[in-house]
Amino acid sequence: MTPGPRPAGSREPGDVDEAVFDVVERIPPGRVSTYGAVGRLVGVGPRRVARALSAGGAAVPWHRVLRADGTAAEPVRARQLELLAAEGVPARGGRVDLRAVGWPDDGDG
DNA sequence: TTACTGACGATAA
DNA sequence: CTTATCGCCAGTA
Repeated sequence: MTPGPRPAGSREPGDVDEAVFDVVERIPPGRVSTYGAVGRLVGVGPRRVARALSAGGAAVPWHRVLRADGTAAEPVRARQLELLAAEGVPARGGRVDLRAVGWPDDGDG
């Protein structure tokens, strides 16, 4: 598949975006995740997840990805809270309770 | 090459 | 609660 030699275990930039989109599509409706959580599942940093969504997030439920404290990113804050409310995710003061609808479950109890 | 920026995260004060 | 700093990764000038 790959036309040229490259270090084993590494991925091409495009593949990283695909991996991010794949995880985001796995987030069930009515639930939310975080850039950090998605990044850990994919194996990249949270900033790389944000970069991927900013580039091609339109094809995935990007609105289910919030910041670590349950708040939405500035450039999409209003739009994101609107979409979340439409699928039954409550927000309080522009903040979502990750302990209630966070995904994957932390197993906290 | 260095410097700046960004849909982030954690910690300190 | 807010503000500031550092670490992180990638893109752009």
